[in-house]
Amino acid sequence: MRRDFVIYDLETTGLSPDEEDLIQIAAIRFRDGKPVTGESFFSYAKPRRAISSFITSYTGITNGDVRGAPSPCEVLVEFSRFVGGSTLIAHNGLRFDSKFLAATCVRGGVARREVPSIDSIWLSKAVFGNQRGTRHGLDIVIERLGIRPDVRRHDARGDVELLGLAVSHLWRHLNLPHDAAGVRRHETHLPKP
DNA sequence: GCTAGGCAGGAACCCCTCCTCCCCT
Repeated sequence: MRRDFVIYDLETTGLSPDEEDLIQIAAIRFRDGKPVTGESFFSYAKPRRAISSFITSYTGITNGDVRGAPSPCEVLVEFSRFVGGSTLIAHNGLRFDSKFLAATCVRGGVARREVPSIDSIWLSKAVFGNQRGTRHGLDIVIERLGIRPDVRRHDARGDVELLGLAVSHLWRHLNLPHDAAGVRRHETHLPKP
C-alpha cells in the first residue's frame, strides 16, 4: 500500500469543469500523517477565456498573473510528475477537483492514468459524524479543529497549507496508519507523465 | 453573503427513480 500522499487544491475560472479552466494549482507532499517540508508544487495556468472580475475578487488571481503561464494541461503533466506514485487528497475532490483534472486531460487530448484519491470530506465525516445537517466545508472543519487560518484563503497555496493542517489533525483523531488503509478511495485522472 | 452547475447520497421502495443538500470556484 502506498504511504506517500499529495494534498492539492485548484483555483478555477468557475464551477463547471466543462466550461471553465483551472488557473492555479498548489500541492504539498504528505507522509506519516504530516506535510513534508520543502516538498511542494505550485503553478498558474492560462485559461481559454479571460478571468472574470468575480473570480479575481474571490481568489485574488488576475489576468496578469496567468499571462505567459502554461496551458492547464501542460501544468497537469508537470503535476503528474510531482505526484508520481502517491495517493491524492483534496477537499471535495470527488465532486470538484477530480472533475476538473479529468476534463482538462480530455481537452488536452493526452493519455491518462488513474490515481487513487481520498476526499478529505470523508475524513471529516469519520471524525465529526455524517448526520444530515452536519456540514463539512473547509472553513467549518478548520474551525471545529481549532485551526486559526493565517493564510490567504482562496489562493491555492494558502488553501493547501490549511488543508494540510486539517488533514494532519483528522489523521491524528482517526489514528490512521501511515498508508491510511481502510479509508475510502476514488480514482482521479492525470496525464501520463 | 449573493450568484453560477452538477452530483452524491438519502428517501422511499424494493432496485430504480426522484429529490434535496452540500461543496467546490
